[in-house]
Amino acid sequence: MGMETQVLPARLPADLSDGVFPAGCPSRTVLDHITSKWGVLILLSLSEGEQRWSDLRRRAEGISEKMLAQTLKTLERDGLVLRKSQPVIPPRVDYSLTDRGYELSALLIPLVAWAYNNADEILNGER
Amino acid sequence: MGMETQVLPARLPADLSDGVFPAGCPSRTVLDHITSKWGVLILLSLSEGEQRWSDLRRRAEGISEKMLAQTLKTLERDGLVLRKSQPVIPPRVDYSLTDRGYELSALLIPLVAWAYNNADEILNGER
DNA sequence: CGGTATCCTAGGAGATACTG
DNA sequence: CAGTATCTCCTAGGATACCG
Repeated sequence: MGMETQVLPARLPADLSDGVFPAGCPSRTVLDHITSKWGVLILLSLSEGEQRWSDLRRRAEGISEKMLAQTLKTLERDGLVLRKSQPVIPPRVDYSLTDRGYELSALLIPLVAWAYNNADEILNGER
Repeated sequence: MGMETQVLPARLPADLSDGVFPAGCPSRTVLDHITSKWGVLILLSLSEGEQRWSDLRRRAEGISEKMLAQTLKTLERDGLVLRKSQPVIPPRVDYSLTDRGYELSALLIPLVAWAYNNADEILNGER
């Protein structure tokens, strides 16, 4: 895990290839979670390793406490993020990716890298 | 293009690896476009080939006309979708992906496939 | 430090009606 | 067929204050 590369499918699953996917499809919900504005940034940030609340707040620049809490809860419920709380004073809580979270982040990284590399051309209309 | 697979980076660009990315970063805007609820579905649908307005309306089940128009305009402005309008009656307009759009859809497909394959486990909390 | 609770509002998004 | 135009509703999300 880490430096190696991945081989990925270039087509959709067969059952999706005709109608994209239906309105009530559970994958829509999941897709909404993992492509949410802050969800992507949190997952990406955690792909670099375990981090604390305040780390995440700083790294996902611009996020509010409310959105950080909400996003982390959703990702935790989805089994993508692991929360480890230590009963010390001052409190210490560490967040990290689960195995499933790592799997996902590996798919997100190329996407974010692409957005990063193409952002200027896209927004400035360069060819 | 089509059936072959892709090799993708497993890490972020070096300049992103410390702080995710800054609040005003253009890539945030691009990321918002391409990970938008309907944007993903439209790009995915068009990855199957050229389609008309009414095709897209049907395939991205649940989308309103307003959102379809808005999403298509954004994607067109971003140089991801090509709009070909024929001055006939009744009007005929075909939408397709640009090269850049195809590039992007190739990154989106694994993500959507993953969401599809993991949706039930994620939402029902199965291990 | 690591969060809740509360209030508030811009704009995301649906429904309906109309048009070249 | 392929869209606009309006109206309205609603919630994602920011600001602020407070708590164990």
